Amino acid sequence: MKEIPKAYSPNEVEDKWYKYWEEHNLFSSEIDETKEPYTIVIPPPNITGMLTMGHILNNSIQDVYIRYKRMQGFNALWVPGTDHASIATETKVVNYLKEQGIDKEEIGREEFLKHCHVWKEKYGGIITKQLRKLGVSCDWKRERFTMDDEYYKSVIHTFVKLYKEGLIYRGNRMVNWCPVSKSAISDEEVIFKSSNGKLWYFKYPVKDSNEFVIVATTRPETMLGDTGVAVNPKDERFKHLIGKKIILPIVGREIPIFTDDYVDMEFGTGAVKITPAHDVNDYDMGKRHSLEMINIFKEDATTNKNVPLDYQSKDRYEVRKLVVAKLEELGLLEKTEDYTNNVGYSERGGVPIEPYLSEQWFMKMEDFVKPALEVVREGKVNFHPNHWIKTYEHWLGNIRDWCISRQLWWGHRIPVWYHNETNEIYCDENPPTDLENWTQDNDVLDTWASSWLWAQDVFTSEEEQKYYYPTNLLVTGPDIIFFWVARMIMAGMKFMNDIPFKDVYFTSIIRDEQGRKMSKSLGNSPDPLDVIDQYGADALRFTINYIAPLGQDVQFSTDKTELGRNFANKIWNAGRFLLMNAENIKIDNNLLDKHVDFVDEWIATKFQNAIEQYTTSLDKYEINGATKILYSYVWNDFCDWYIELTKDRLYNSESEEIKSAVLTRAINHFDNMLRMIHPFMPFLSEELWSLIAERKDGESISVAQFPLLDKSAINKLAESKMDFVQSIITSIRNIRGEMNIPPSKKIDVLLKTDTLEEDQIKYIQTIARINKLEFGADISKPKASASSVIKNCEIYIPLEGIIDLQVERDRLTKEIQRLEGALIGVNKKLSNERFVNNAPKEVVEKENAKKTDWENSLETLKSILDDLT
RNA sequence: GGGUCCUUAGCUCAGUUGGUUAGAGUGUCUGCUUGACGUGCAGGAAGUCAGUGGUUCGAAUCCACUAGGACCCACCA
Repeated sequence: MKEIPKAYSPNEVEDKWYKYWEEHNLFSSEIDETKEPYTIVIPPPNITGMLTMGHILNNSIQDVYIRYKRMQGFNALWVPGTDHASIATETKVVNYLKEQGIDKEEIGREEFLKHCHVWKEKYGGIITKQLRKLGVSCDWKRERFTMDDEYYKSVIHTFVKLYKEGLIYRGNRMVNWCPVSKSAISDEEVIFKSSNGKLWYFKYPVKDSNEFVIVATTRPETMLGDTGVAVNPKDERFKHLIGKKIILPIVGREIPIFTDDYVDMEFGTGAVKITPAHDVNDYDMGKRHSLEMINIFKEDATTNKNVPLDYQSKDRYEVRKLVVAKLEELGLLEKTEDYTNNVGYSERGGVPIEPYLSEQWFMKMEDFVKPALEVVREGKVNFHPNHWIKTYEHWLGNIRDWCISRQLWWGHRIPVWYHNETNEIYCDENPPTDLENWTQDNDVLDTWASSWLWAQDVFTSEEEQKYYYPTNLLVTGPDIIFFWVARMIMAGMKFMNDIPFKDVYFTSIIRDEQGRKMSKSLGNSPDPLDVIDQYGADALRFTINYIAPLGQDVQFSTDKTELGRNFANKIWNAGRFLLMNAENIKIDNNLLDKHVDFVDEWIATKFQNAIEQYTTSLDKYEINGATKILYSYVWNDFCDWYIELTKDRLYNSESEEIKSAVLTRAINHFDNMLRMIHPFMPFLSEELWSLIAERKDGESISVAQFPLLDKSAINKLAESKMDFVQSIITSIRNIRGEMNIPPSKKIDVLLKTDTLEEDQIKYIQTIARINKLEFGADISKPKASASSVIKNCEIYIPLEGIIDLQVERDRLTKEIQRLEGALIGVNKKLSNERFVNNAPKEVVEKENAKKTDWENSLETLKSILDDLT
């Protein structure tokens, strides 16, 4: 047999097994009516994307579930794919071309799209390749892209259907305009940032009067588009001016002074300049009062011909300076104040958005709201953690129509044609037959108006949709709850008449050690591939799940991965121990239930408990609970105790058959443990599983049966026998530690107890490294000894000549004090009549039992201490 | 302005229907070449469960308020 290295080295193991899994199609799924499907669709990453720590968390969670369910016998399917990410990709491609001196407008739509497709070919696969490194068990044969032919058709089909139902309409409305992308964006794509700006006070001259009306503004440049000044109808200060006109400075336009309830008398001067074409609230007021709407900007937010010549074709911030300077020159700048307000930025463009009046396509949201709310309220779709329901409800309750058109080229082009002469609108999946007389709408759809169909449209046939839909689990960050989660539910209810998924798991946000969000600009995000390279994919998967509780942000730093690395190494070495023994001891499955003792029964019991808790945790989406159960079973129960305790029988048994039985059983336990480990640590578990037995080609732990709960394996008696052994050993170790007796030195021990049996003694003797062990109810305390008292047992270690009496006295005193402190609490409770009368009987009994135990121990300890003094 | 979440050992966090002497990892201290593992083993020290008040026989856990922190929504020029 080949040499097994002392340390687990993940790198070659990972590559080997991922290849193996793919070659044997272990993750592919087809319709199989005899099996229940378990389906996850990947939240499609951008084709501009690189793997982030967020992806690691997100995808390892999904992989845990898909592997877990696959092993449980479900027909598990995880569909991977990517999103064309219209605006994000187009921005990148435009920039890339700009670097080469190519202008998007110059080369034209068709040529530009060619570049986009080249980009997609080049970068589209990067992230999915990186995901493989993490070990994700996706069915790669089903990989989808939101602009695949079939998907494209489906998106267009949906548009046409909704248009024909009257749910999609076109309108000239105020939208959030991104001057960088030169496109409208949705409300969700606007990020508000607090910014330190100024509040300028302008004096607007009243016509035919010497008076001025002072208005305050944060955006002086928009005054060039002012078409009114509004005051509150109750405001006495302005009563005499209502109905009069203002001569707008610089421009010279006459604009009315009018009243509107919207105006807050307390704020600023109580008079508001109104720019209906460049502010949402002004727009509403403009409509109410039939004000002129003067658009002063071009689509890149430079000024157009509607402003005086000197101010034309200039950037909005340049115009701001000019306007302020000019008004100051005219003596119309009253004052300037510092002012902090929130400015909406374009998520992709990174610049302040411009409220902009333009012709756009909208989707009516009203009809979508009710079913989407119902399924979540009724628990058909479950959110984890469920407090996100409130956020979801709030958004749905205040939803506005969705602007779905984008003035971009990369995306699903709106299937609408306008007649060149009559301007008639034609909307259909197929272009009009007399195409030469028509012109197609230039806009494409918002990315989310395609990805909201993801859960249904990744399945290309009706049979598949019928079988796999609805999917089971969606794992995603709460940041896209509106963009994607809510809209997928809407789409599901509308087009499939069913929910898109049953459970939604909202992941934590990964932060750095200082609690800051990980971001490219801060440079505080480690490259997950480096972490995988350094520690292994399993280590990273385990660690991130171990430290990421449901619904809480998590602070990550690379060195935390040592936790998972050490854990992987521990498992590796447990396997190594068994394999080394298997070189000398025969494995014989016929002996699986021969020569069983209480330790075997105990570990079987512990395993059942672990499996039960692990399963319950995963079923409740308490993933980090599952990792903790796994960790403590593997490390504390299996390695620290079980393996240690098998050594005696493995090395010292009188017959080879006993050795074989013990080792065979140990390997069997290990096999089961590996299955429990596998969803979290697929590579390591596969490697060890392949080593502990002969495996046929194509066999894999990833499709092996997940351990079933077997309550008959639970043995309470064995558990309590083991408990007793453990507490005696721990006590002896404790004494050794505090008395500084090195482990190499064997000691004599006396145990005063009447509940020990021969099979327990054997283990205590070897594990505690005991030379001579005496036990029984009639043991009497030796003269000079270190002592300890536990429930039903007094422990004496004779240390004549060696013992430091003062150390021993301190030890005993400390223990006595601890017990006395604990007893105070119990006595207080038990002497309280109301406790005895009101608390449940079991609780009172438990307290009584504690009291008796502690009092007995205390009494013994005190007499031992007295002997010493 | 409206809402959600958090505050437990030096650090990172468990503690899920109120009943343990409040746990783990890490760090720290002590000892250890124990026939898998020093990426390890054994042991020790370390906590006014943010504060105040309330409900209760009993509160880290439930309620109210206060303080500090994170986030979401809205957006008054």
